[in-house]
Amino acid sequence: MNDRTIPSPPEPTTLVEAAYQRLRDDIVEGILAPGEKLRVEHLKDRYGVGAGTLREALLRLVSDALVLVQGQRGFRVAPMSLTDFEDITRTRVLLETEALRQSIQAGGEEWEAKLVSAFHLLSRAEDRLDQDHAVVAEWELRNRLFHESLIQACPSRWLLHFQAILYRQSERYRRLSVFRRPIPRDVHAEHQALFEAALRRDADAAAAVLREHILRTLEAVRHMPRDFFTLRP
Amino acid sequence: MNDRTIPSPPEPTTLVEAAYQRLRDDIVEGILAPGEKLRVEHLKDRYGVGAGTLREALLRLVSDALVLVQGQRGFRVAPMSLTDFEDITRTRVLLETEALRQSIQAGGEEWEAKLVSAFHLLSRAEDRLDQDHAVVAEWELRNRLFHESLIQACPSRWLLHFQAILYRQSERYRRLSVFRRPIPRDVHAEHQALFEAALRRDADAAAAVLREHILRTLEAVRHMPRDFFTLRP
DNA sequence: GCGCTTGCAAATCTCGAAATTTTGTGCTGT
DNA sequence: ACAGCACAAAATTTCGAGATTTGCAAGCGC
Repeated sequence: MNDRTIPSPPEPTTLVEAAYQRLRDDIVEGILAPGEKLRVEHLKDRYGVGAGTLREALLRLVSDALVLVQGQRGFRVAPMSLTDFEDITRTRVLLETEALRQSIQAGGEEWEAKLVSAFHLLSRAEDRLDQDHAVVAEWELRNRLFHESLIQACPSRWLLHFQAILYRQSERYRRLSVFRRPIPRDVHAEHQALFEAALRRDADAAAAVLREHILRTLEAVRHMPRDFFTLRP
Repeated sequence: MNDRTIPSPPEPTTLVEAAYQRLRDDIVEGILAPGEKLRVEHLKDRYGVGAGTLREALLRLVSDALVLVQGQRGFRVAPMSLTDFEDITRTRVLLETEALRQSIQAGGEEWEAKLVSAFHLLSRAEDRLDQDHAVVAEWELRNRLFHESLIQACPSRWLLHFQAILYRQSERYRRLSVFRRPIPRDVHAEHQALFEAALRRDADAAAAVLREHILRTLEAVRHMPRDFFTLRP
């Protein structure tokens, strides 16, 4: 949990941390499928660590609610469902609009500068989205950094902590919907409206745009087929 | 993380779970002081488990934000401060009033019955608070169950999950202020007003009472001496 | 006196063996 | 066909030894 800074992805100092990061990516990307049993005895070879080390990495993923643990029955990838995504989305709206309001209120020129920069990088990645599907990871990273920079100046570490958890949760759903375009959507225009409202310090407008933006992803996911959440990518 | 049910404290099925519960209690009660280094090599004897098992228990406490972990430097009890308690409180107000609104909207007669029961038990414990300081643990448990029953029917598992984390966090502060009475306060009357507003399904009133109730604890803690957060009980 | 280096004790991290629990399969009885 | 039981295989949990890292004190040089 960060104090008030945006985490650059730190180089892992321990094998646990390295395995944790790899596991997290594999879960978010769906390589480890929702609901899948995580057999320590098998996975330790895949991630190149001992059983105890892998257990520790999995326990750290429990913090992120990406993994469920049950005594004597081991670990399992947290399931995905439309119902859960609705909950994630609504809770995220509640938290993130509040964090955004606080950030707009507290943020100075340094916050603006980082926001401008993050928006610029995101725009560049969005230019490329139509041309090359291989850049989804880059877009996702810049999308995250953009949203993080919006709320970066929020003084509440708890809001930021919970938002980060929910953001990661929603990433699993977003990764699977961003290309399929189930509903007409100009994601870039949404980001731009959000950016401009924030930059002109209009907290009400920014919160409203953010709310619509987040809900629109929910709407997109609602149009995905029912087995969407259980298939591997 | 619970799905939608209130956890009865489950009997531990593993040594990790047992150590986790004991460690959590010791942290919340201040026996393990805020900021204190948690030396695995020492504590494993105290809790009667091996080093690896204790590490796992500590990692589970990281989920609760009661313990901080840093690679190669081990574990530390999360610090307490007035600033953090303010953040906890404000975030809790945001989340818990929303959870209460949803609970009031969704709750049926079963929810009412449990609420009535929880309020009754809490009232009994509050009768005893003036007579016997040894019952703070009982009061704290019933206080928690009362607050949990208020929001029990909220359909959002994420709101409930985050509220539970924040509730546990605030317990550390509340345990240290409930007897000292730094400000005049009738806690029982506050609980009663909350109970009655909820029971008559007045979501706006209930949310307002809850907000004031939570903020009043913050006000109490504000009046504690500055070294309040670092001394053992 | 201060900063840097070195060495050692203490602590942390990791691994894999052993103990324990769960799961799956086959057999028997109703 | 279904339920219960026994047993073996698979998986989980735990422990402690060994490898690695960190923290601290002492010594040295400026």
